[in-house]
Amino acid sequence: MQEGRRNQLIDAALSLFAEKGYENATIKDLAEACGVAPGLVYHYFDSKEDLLLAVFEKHGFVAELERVLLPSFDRPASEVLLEVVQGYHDLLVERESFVRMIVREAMTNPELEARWTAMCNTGVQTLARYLTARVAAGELRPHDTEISARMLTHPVVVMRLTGGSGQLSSIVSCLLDGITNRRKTGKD
Amino acid sequence: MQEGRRNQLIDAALSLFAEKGYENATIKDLAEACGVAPGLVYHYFDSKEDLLLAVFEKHGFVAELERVLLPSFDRPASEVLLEVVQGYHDLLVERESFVRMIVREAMTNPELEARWTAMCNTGVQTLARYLTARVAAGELRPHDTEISARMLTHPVVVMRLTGGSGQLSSIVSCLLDGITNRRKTGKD
Amino acid sequence: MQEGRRNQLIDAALSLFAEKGYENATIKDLAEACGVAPGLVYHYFDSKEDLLLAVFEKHGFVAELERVLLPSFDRPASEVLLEVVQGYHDLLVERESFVRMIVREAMTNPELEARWTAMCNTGVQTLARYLTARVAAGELRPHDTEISARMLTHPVVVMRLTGGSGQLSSIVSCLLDGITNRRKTGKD
Amino acid sequence: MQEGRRNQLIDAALSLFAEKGYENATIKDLAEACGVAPGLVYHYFDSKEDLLLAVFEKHGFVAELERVLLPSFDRPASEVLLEVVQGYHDLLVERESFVRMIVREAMTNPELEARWTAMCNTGVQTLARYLTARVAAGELRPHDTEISARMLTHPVVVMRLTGGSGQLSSIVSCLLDGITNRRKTGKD
DNA sequence: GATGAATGAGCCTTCATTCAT
DNA sequence: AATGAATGAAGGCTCATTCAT
Repeated sequence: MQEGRRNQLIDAALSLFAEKGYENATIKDLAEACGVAPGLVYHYFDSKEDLLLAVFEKHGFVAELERVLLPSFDRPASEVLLEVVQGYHDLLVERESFVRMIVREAMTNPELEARWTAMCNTGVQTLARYLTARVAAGELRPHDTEISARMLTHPVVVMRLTGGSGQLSSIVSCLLDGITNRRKTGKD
Repeated sequence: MQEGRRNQLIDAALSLFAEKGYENATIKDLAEACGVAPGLVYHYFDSKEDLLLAVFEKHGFVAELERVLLPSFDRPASEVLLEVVQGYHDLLVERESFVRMIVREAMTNPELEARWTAMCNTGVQTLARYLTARVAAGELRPHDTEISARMLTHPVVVMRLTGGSGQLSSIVSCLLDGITNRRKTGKD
Repeated sequence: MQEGRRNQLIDAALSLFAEKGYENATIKDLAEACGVAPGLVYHYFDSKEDLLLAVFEKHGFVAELERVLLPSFDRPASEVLLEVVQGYHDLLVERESFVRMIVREAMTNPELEARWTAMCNTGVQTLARYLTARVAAGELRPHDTEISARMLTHPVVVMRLTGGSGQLSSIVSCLLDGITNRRKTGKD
Repeated sequence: MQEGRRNQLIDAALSLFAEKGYENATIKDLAEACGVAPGLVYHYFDSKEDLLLAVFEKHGFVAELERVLLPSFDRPASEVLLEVVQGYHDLLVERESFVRMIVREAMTNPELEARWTAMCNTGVQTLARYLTARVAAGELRPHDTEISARMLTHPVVVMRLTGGSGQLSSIVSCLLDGITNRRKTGKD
């Protein structure tokens, strides 16, 4: 089994699946993209579905996600959160094909739905753990840290997926400081 | 043209598309679900793609979205935001099939991607307009209101789509008050 | 469901399967033989295997076999056996395609093997029952009637299948009278 | 050219062909069964069909058949026929795989049909020659000896192939003595 | 001798779509 | 409006075969 060829097929498959969707991408497409005969694909994978799973094996990034979302507990949120959100954002950009693919296929493929759900929740809980540590440290007030983790990360994904734009630093400052006006004004 | 039959087909199509995905749902599936012959579908729609568009025509909910996300400008955010988030959440629940379908198909169908992007951004901007009004009213501090609108809405969608759970009220309170601890503690 | 078209497909399938063997006969072959598009076959049958079963449903001939092999018990074997063997022979000729097909496929398809085994044994036992009656009637001597039934029928099948030739009447007379020389000769 | 490897391939091919049928057995199956790479098969055989022929070359048993079916002319049939039938039966049991394979493939492969026809007829004629000798010797009455040869052998094959059972000795006694009742009874 | 990656034709099957009734 | 037989273009997959190593 030549790993090189196998990897080439997996990577090309990811591109195709992300671009056209799993069922619209044909084995022939894939073969052409790799400059090989269609039959060869079945030398490396049992089936198209098996290939899809192989794509996940190779391009899944739960580990990276956890690394990015888990700063050391003793660094202050005010300093670290922007790094985290930025890192999360960069990871999504780097893995955009994969993300678009999994978001799509998870909607109808139960196995993939489970994976993508797990990935999302793992990310949230990892970050929440850090935030909880900062609550304990007295930097942050006691609150639902899973929710604040979601408020930091979910807007980033949706923005990537819908072409929306916004400053990541604003996310952090809104969350840290809130949006309520605490200064006295003449109006109210 | 029997409107009833047409509507029946569209609704059944939505269910099917949401459950199995557009490509995996067949015209025969649809016909069976409606108890009619496959050929009949083509009396009401030019093609399968045309049917997909008809589903959007009937089940798109930009209007509802705007209604839910636009409270009257003179009501305070502290009072209104939970209603808004809850209303948004309920709308997503009610339209879950549609949402799952569009999220999926938008990943690969440019026309649908445009619609879903527009829908998301419309929602965000609608809510942002209200928030901006509250900044002007002095209730909220000056900030990037589009971002805060995203922080209110995006976590809700992602939670629905990934089976995550969390209190909606926590979203509102985190955003309004921030998560920074402002009380003096022994530690800091 | 147009029975006519269905029957046409089944009959053509029988010819093809008998001539080329089940796996060498293609759906395209079949469609061409019937002057229709390949896809149409699947309007009438779930799969190629389903079609094979339908061929059995329509062309199996256990009933005819039993009719041919069961004369009335009171007619003497000396009179009736030639009719039986001839009738059996004629039935095989008439159903040659089916027989060749089942003989072939039974070798590897367990379900078909069961059917063909049952068919063969049913035939043997039916004829044996008649012979037993003739033993009881005193016309035939007590003996293993299942074996004599086999000696009457099996040579006929094998001859058909291997292009061998021989007088059917000889089979009957050999069996009835034996081949031992009972006259005195000078030699022995 | 390693004869050992070649023989191993042929024997494994016979098993596979008998079990699954020629078309359903793949070269890969064969290679796996022998623990070698698929390509190696083509060092020993030009093609799959060539391999099939090689199986015949090695496993055909016309010689054995003739040996079994040709007793010395001066031994009496009454003594020898049971040996012959039993020997024929044992040969079929020993070569069951081959028999099942050839029966199957002969139905559709003209070349194999010729071989199997020839084999059957050779057997019949060999035995018939002996029987004719016994007629000349006065032990047996003049009759169609080819038919009696068939009546001795064909039931045995069919029984093997259809899971039927019966005493071989009954075959011999039915044929030698006939089944007609020659004793006086009250009835007749 | 031996490997196994690579080929490519062809198979079964699916499915959007058409159309005569 | 409604049917469902019929089409035909792919699509996933298999497999005998080749060939560079």
